[in-house]
Order: sequence, then structure tokens, then C-alpha cells
Amino acid sequence: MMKASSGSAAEATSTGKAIKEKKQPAATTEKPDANNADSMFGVGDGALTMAAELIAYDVDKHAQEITLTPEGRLPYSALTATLETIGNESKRLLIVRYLTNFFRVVLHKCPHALLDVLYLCVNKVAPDYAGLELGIGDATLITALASTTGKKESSIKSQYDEVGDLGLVALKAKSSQKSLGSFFGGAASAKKPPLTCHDIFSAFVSIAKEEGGNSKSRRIDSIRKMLVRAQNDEAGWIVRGLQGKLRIGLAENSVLAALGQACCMHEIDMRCETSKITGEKPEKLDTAKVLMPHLVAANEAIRTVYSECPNYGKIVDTMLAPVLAYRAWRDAGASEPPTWQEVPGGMADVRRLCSFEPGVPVHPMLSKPTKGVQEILTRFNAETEFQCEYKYDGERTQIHVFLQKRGSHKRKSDASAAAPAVAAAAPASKKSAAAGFFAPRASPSKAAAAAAAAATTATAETGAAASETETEACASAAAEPDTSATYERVVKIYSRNSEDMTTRYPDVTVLVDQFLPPAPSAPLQGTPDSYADASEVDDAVCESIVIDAESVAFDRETKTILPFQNLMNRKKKDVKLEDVKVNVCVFAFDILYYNGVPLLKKPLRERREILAKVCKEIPNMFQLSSVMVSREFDDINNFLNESVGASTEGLIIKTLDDTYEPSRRSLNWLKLKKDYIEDGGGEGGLGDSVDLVPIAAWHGKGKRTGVYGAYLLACYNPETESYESCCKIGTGFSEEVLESHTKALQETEIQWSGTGAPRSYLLVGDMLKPDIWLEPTQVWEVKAADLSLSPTHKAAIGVADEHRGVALRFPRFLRIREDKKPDEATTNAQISEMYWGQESVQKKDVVVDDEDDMML
DNA sequence: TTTGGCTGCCC
DNA sequence: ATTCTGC
DNA sequence: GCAGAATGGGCAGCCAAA
Repeated sequence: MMKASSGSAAEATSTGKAIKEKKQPAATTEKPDANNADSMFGVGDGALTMAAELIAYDVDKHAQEITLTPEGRLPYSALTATLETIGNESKRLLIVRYLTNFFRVVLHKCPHALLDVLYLCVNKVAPDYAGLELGIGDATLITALASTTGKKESSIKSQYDEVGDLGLVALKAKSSQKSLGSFFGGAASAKKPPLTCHDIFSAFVSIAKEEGGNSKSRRIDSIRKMLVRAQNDEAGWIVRGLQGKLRIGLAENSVLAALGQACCMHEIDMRCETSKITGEKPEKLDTAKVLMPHLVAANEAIRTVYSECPNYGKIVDTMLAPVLAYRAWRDAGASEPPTWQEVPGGMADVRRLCSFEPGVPVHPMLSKPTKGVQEILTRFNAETEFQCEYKYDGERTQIHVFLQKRGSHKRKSDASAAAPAVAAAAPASKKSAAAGFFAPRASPSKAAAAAAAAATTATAETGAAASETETEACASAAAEPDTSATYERVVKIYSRNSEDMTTRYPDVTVLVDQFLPPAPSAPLQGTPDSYADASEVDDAVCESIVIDAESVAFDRETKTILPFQNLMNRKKKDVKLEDVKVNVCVFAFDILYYNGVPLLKKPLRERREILAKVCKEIPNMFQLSSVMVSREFDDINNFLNESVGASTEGLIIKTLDDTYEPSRRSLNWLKLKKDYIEDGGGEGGLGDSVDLVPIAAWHGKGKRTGVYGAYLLACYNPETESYESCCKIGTGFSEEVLESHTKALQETEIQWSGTGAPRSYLLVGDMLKPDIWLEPTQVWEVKAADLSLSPTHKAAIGVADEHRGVALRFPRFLRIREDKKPDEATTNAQISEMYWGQESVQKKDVVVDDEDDMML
């Protein structure tokens, strides 16, 4: 697995293979599993095999093949070897199994490296809500590679175009330099100690934290240092890691599956090991059939935990607490009786200790597209009740409100790392603490305290960088009422991708006090674990709440919804209430938490009822989303039309009995937009379909290497007989179509090495720098959701707007219009009309209207 | 001081 | 965002 | 039907070059 290839060419090919290749149509022995989603969770056919293979895997043997550094660090090469193996595999079950077994080895050999490894696998540097990002893109990497190898940036770029993978470019550059015995990876580096996972992750974190003057060059220096120390194929993985995409068919969901299974297996292994000491007889889990339910449960647990507590540091600390306690006990010579089993944590406790709390964003429910009203009706049988709801075109906003001790703001790194230990020492039932009676605290034994310390140390060593910027959930303050303290209600706002947007919405933050019941002066006593129904919900006082909503740019004068673009014009950093120029109306559509009670497992029907009960609508500022319940085709169709008339995108369809548990199915809602509808008939407003001409192209990357990955499209201006750029397009192509387009259009390439467009009849903004230019020959039918005034594109410039052209939003390829010549493409005038014809765009100035008429 | 490239993050 | 693809 | 990986327009913020 870790065979070091000596030849540089072999190294290059090695990573090259990690790009998924098209599967040969050759006979496969394994039949495709129709129900593969389930087998991912360990329920299908392949799952038994998976379990059996996990049992058969000799963790200890593989652990011995890895040599830790003298400091006890895990070599980076151990990870890259696994990534390499995964990259050569396309079966998801196998990918997950490889990673699972690697995690098991890490847990066995070097548990404190798990967090580093996890972060490197998911290509993150901190939890999403911590607001720490690498700040490295392709351009920076190209500069870094050029400076490391002494090559020109243009040469790196053209190699990138050719091989479609910057990681591969790094490897090639390295090997060519190696033969010259210079810069990177020369003889000198052979003496250096190997890179460790900790080295790489720490470097990533420090790159992310770099800011201010010369920060770019400092980042590049860091990258160069890593690349110089890299051996074999490591440079490729470093580069891919910095790109933020490993591109080996392994992303967050698979990593979570592997984490769950690995922890499950490790606990089983550990129980076997310790049973010899304690004399206990562990449950036999040595057959696939017996093991499988445990794997399924572990999978489910980790998925749920991560969706409610998206913080790997906290999860790992919690999972490892008993393990580390055991090791501490074992390493201490086992003179005292074992108490590590009392340490809370591991699979048994992780759900409880890492559960949903205000202050940490939950993964939001998402929706998937449907083709029309009929599809919705056929999808739901007659018993399934559902609601239709406007789909507002704004920004997803998850609003958290919770009580916090005054002045306790954010906890610092030490508290963050220690959080699991603190949580562990707290009573299991929140209720007993909140009730204010004598809280039976499990007074932590010596070993438990030691374990807590060990867990903290592990994080401090390996994960401090990540933890430091993490904001802890502060709602736990409510569990320990402090009579001397005063409390304030804190508001946090998170985006669809769990980014902290609080500072962007001072207006929404202030709004909270207007639509919510007043805050209690101290934490509520005796809050229930759950509500039997909405009537039990206290709407007199609101201590805490989490609301799911869409914030939409709103004109309070005309009381109309403004286009998405207006919302994006708002300032984003350090926004003061007075700075707000573009007003917002918050359309709330769900409630996930109220006064200490999680509502995720309540059906939508009840959540909606509670939401309506506790939130007071403030017209044009805070409203509940428009909802309609009916299963009549005409009703739904009318509601869809009405929604479009109200400047929204369409409808979201939600079943009334479903819960809010994104770990189970994050795409449980359906969306219905006009432009999804496959009409067949005329274009008549059912989404915008236009016929445009490809006039330039870009080389594809990754799985599109070797074909053009994106094209520049233009509309036709009959007056000037020129083509005006309207959008780029990069989706809607099957692989076959990508091939044929490349083949056909390569013939029409215009040789050109100058700047700007090669022909006067190609009107394209300076910002766009296509790889190649094309003579206008084809017409493509393209679908879009919307049109917008563009800073980059030129379509209908001087017609739709004096200075700006029109561009398409969400463009996708439909088909070639064989029947049309380029000069029969959609015209600039038509594009202008379509732009101004949109509901959300009001033409206020009648004079402009007249001018348009005169021009025609 | 202004401009423009790059990046991340909304959709 | 949308779309395609392998499993 | 999931998960992953291709790709879109366009905004503010940041930093470096002009």
C-alpha cells in the first residue's frame, strides 16, 4: 500500500490514477445495488460483506507497518497512502471501508492524531461557523508552485490545462526538479524528518490565520516549505488539500460514515482487550450478522451528532474520552482498579453529549427539484398530507436566540477543549439540573478527572489551532442558574452553510426582541423535556429559540420583495444598524428549538403551530411564510403562479408529518420552480429558454480533463452583426455531449494569443479570459432561472441598460439547435425584453420605455 | 489613493 | 445554484 | 436515491500592484 515508487514518472502516474477514470463496460461480478443508500448505512446486501471485512481486518498488523516519529506523530504518508488507495477505487462501500480501517489504525496507534486526520480528510481547518478559511485558491497555488520550482507561472498554468490537476502538476514539477538536484525534494530533504499529519494540518491552520500586509507571500512561503519537505506523492495531496477538494470520491458524508464505523469497531476491539484484564465476558460480535446492527447504529449516531453539533473537535474529544482514560490507566501500570469505564463518552454517550443546542448551527433541511405539479401529486399518496409554501429568493437564515451570563461572550480555547469533560461531569438529565433541586452530580473519580485531562491534552496538542476559534454553545449556562449573575439574550444568525452571519444582520438581531416574547431575567426553571402539543408552549417568556427563515431584500415603501442581487449589496463586515441601506424582511418557516426544548423530532404540523404561537408577525419586517394546503392540481398550480407574481422563486412542498432531521434525509423537501417545468409547449414565460452561440471555451479540470469544461455564450446583435457575451455555461452536458462539442468546436478555434477578443464582432468584457476563442458556428438552447444586469457580460448593453449587459442566472445546456444559424440566435433586444419582463424588475421610469420604443 | 485580482460565500 | 454519473 | 464532482452569476472584503 505504501510502496514508495522510486521513479518520478511512477509517482506522477500514481496520483494521476487517483482521478476517477471512466468505468470500463467490462463485466462486473457485483450487481449494482438498487438500494445503495441503505447499504451506505449498513443495511443492504453489501453491508454484510462490509462488516465481515471489517472483522477480518488486522488492525494491529497494519498499525505496525506505520512508524511514528520520535515525537509520536503520525506520518503524513500514512494518510496519503490511504488517499491513494481510495483514489483508485470507485465503489463507495470500499472507499468507506478503506477509510474506516485507516481510522481504526489511527485510533489504535495514535489516537491524538485522529482530529488532524479528520480535518485533512474533509478539507477544513475549523468548524464552518468559526469563520476560518484557508484563503488559498488556484491562482495562489500556481504562484506558489512557480516560486517553489523556479518555473514560470505560465508554464504551470499550461500544465494545469493539460493534466487538469494541480496536484499532478506539483508532482511533475517536483520530479523534474529532483533530477536537477535543486529546489524541491533534492538530496537534502531526504535527511529531513518526514512530514506528519500534524505538521500539515498545523500549517494549513496557520495559513488560514495569516492576514494583513504581505500575508499572501507569507502564505506562499508556508506552502513552499511544505512542498519542499514532501516526499513521494505527498506534494500532490498537499496541493489538493489546499485546493479544498481531494476529488477522490470522498467527501464529508463518507468521512462521517467511516468515523462512525471506526469508533464502533475500536470500542469493540477495546472491550475485547480489556475483558482479559477485568474478566468480563464481552458480547460476542465476531460475525457480520451480529456486528452489523452496531455499525448501523454507529453510523446513524455520528451522522445525527454531526448534523446537530458540526464540530469535529468536540465529537472526537467525546468519543475518545473513555479510550484515553483506559490508556492512561493501562499505562499507569494498572495498580489501581479500572475506573475508565465510568468516564462518559464514546458511542454510548456521544448523542447526549454532542446534541443540538442554540449557539451552534444545525444542518438545514434542503430541497430537491421536481419537474411539475403532477410529479408532486404522484410522489405523495392520498394519505400523505403536505403543504405548499413560497420559496423566497433571499438568504437562508437560521436565527438562534439564547440566554447567556452577561459578559461571558465567547469561551476561549481552553474552555473549548475542556468542554466535553465539563459536559461529562454534568448530570445526564438537563431536567434535574434545571429543576433546581439537589442535582446528583456524579462526582468525577480520579481516573475520570485524569481522563478529562487527557482528552483536553489531546486536543490542546493536535487540535488547539482548530479549537481556538470555535465558539462554544453557551446555552449550557442555562443549566446552572447563578443567582448572582445577570443574563442577556444573545442572537446568532447562521447561513445555509453554517457560516456565522450575525454581524451582517444587526437589523435582524434587533428585530428579535420585537417578534419574540420578552426574555426572562434568569434561566427558566422546570422546562419540560418535550411538549405534548402546542398548548403547553409558554408564549409569555422566551428564553431560547431557533428559527429557520429566509431573509429577503425588501422595499418598505412599496412593500415589495426586491431581487436577490439587492440583498447581496449589503455590507458584510462590522455592520452597524445605521449602515443598513437595504432593508430585509425575514420570512420564518420553521422552528427547531424553544425554551430549552428541541423540536427537531416534532412533525412539521406541530412546529408550524408552535412557530405561529410564539412569533408575532411584524408586517414587512418579520412574517411567516405564505403557506397553502391542498392536493388539488389547480390549487397548487394557482399557488405557484401566485408565488411567481409575488416575486418569489416558486414553491417548496413539505409533508406535514415529517420531522426536521437532516441527518436522516437532508433533501426531504421538494422545490418547484417555473424553470424546472418541462413544458414541451411554447416558451411563454415557463422559465427562460434562449438560443445562444458558443464563442469561447475553457479547458476542463478533473473529470473533464481533455475536453472543454465550460463555454462562453453570446446573443446576436443584428444591428452591429456582432455577438455579445451573455453567460458562461458548464452544466447540462452529458459526458458524451462534452466529447462531441469539443471535437466539433476544436475545428472552429481561432488562433489568437493577444489580449481581448480576436474579432471585432465578438463583444466580451475584459474580465473574461477564455482559453480559446471560437468562430460562431453553432446555436445552443439554454435554460436559465432569471436574468440580471451584469458587471461582466455585454448582452443587450445600451439597450437593457446604458452601461451594463444582461446575464443569465443558473444557465444550463439543453440541446443543440441544429435548425438555427448563429445569426438566428436570440437577439440582444429579446434578451433586454426578457430582462425587463421579469416580475421582480419594475420599470419605474416611463421615459426609458419611450426611448426603447424609439430605438426599435 | 485608486484599481484590480483573488477568494469565499451567497444563490 | 444545476446537472450528470456510479453505485 | 444518495453522494460526489463537474460547472454557473455576482457580491463584499482583502491585499497588492499601479
